[in-house]
Amino acid sequence: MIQKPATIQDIARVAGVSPTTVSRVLTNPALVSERTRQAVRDAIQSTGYRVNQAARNLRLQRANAVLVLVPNLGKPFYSGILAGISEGFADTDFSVLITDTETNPFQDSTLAENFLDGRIDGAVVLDGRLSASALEACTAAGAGERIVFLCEWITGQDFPVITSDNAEGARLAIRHLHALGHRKIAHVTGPDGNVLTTARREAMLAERDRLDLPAPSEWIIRGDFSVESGYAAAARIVAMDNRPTAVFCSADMVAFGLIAGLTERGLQIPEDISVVGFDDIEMSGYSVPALTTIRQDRQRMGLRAAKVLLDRLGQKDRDDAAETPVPVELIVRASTA
Amino acid sequence: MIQKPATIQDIARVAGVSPTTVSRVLTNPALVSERTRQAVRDAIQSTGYRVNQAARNLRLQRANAVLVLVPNLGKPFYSGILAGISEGFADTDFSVLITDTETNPFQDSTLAENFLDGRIDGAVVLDGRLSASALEACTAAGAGERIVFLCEWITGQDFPVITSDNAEGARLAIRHLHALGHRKIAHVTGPDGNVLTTARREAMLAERDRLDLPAPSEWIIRGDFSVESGYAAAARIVAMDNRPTAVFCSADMVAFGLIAGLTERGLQIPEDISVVGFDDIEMSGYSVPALTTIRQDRQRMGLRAAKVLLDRLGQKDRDDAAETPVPVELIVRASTA
DNA sequence: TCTAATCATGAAATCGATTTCATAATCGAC
DNA sequence: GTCGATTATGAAATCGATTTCATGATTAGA
Repeated sequence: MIQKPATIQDIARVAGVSPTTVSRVLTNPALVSERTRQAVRDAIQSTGYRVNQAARNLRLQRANAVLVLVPNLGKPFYSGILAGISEGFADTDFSVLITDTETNPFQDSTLAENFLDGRIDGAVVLDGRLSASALEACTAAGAGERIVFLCEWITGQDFPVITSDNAEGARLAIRHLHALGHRKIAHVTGPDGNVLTTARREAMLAERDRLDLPAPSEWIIRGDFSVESGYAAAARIVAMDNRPTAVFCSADMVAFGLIAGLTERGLQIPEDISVVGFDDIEMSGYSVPALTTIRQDRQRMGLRAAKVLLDRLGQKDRDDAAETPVPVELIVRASTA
Repeated sequence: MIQKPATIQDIARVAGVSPTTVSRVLTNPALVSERTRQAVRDAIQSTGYRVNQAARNLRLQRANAVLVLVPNLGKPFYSGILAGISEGFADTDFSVLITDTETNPFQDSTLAENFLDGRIDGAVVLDGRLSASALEACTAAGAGERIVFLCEWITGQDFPVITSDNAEGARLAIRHLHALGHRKIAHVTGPDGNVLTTARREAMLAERDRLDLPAPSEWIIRGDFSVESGYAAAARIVAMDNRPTAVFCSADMVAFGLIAGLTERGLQIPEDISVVGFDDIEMSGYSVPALTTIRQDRQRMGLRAAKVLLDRLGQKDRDDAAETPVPVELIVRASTA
């Protein structure tokens, strides 16, 4: 037989005090005398009492939950980030909700509605495609201060952003290839309009210029961070008259696709073409050949986003490091020579 | 200036009815006359009213949320599953919480506590390592009916389980290799004690026996579903006097590690050794060589788990297909010959 | 010893929805 | 035209916690 869980009134009765006092023991023990405090604690122990979150949340006018908006949960890139975010919220009593923004019923208004419904207190947004009006709706709902962006962001908005040093990553990649003797360097970009695409592409172009390297426009191949787009890029590259000797990819998945495509067409990596990725996902050390790439510390980024949001929610001390980009690192493996 | 969100009382006032009536329009419109219903709806429209979830949950004694317990969010294998689960809950008003069971503060008691705290109404468990006592605690909390297992399960417990046809997958792999002419087939297992490890290993052994193939014990190599364990297995295999000509891996990640290790040691895949994986994660079509593997329909499994749980939570009609294993499929690519 | 400040506690209001119970109005049947 | 059934609605209780305000008990200070 399942009995109803104990309430604060039950504890009060057992301990011989008022519900008020029990509540105080729970939230501000200093207000209660040593003796009663112990009596209440004993009662809680013996009944296995646990505070009802819905009741507390109603009274406190909060949700005790945060939402993470992920563009595509299916991408391995995000798993480390989610792990970091989870870790960041692990020792708070916040629940972490995760939603895929590509999933069918995700509307533009979903985020604001979650705030309005009192389902969430804050949000970590990993999707830079969120519309301005969706964000405005959040601000109107009084949630403007409780949103942080992670990885991607939206230009022109000043929400806190936790992101890697994308430009530096691109520069590291180009410099590495240059140091290996490469002069003909191509780039497979991310999707059009994406802020990461822009950051990486522009830094790559600037660095290539700085080194006085050739820059035919066909060497900038449009991709979309997917393995398929890398595979497609391989066909384009093989067909070029003036073929690059190295390719910097905007994501590891792109690099894998590219390598698969080039290999299928009889090219050797790195003998014929060197390939550099971006992200350093778990797989990258074990592809064939192992992938040279720019490591993003995804766990750390997730963790930091969590901290910044907690800070905004009034749970932590100000973390002023928020706006500094997270350093990236060049990982040299076998796909470049 | 941010104004307080409208409450049901506000709507009542605007529409000139009682809060009772407003509530009825929200939850059981048939009880209200056409005229008042419209008046209330207008009032809701004009104020932008949204029901406060905490209040509703408190009154209804539920949480409107489910928890997904993932062994390791960092593994790409899980992302498709999570996407499926999300999709399954997308058109309900349940929130989906996701927790990594490997994250530090995840205690054995966490699941039961979440039920007890009224944070969740149900759970999808992807981790077969959950202790019996943890599960007992859930049953004691009256939550026994609201837990479903996905992918992994716990032998001896009779919670609903959504899982692939692991045994069939193993048989398909062995038969495929046999049909290609292989007679010396090795296996890299999952972690000891894992139900999937057992299911796949036993079916593999049985099928190999059935085909009268040799079965030296060193051809069963202990792994743990990780890319590292596949890499380590490569060293063992290369060192064998009686080397197998084909390896069936318990997971794609293992296969990637194995291929990387074998390739590094100068072996050609599939010329020298054929490799079959298990899972068919996104990457598998684009590895070098592209991986022959057993596809698990991960999205579908997640979706089905969601449906079964919703059913148990009284939201859907009984889904009797629950207990049938989800079919698997052999995907032949370039890593076998 | 008396007053003022401090401490410990409880009664009752509150958060915002749902639901039970009661009542008034309308309908249908004979 | 009357009576029971049905329909439409509202007052008030309820879910379980927190908090304000008030009160009695101590303690400290003069």
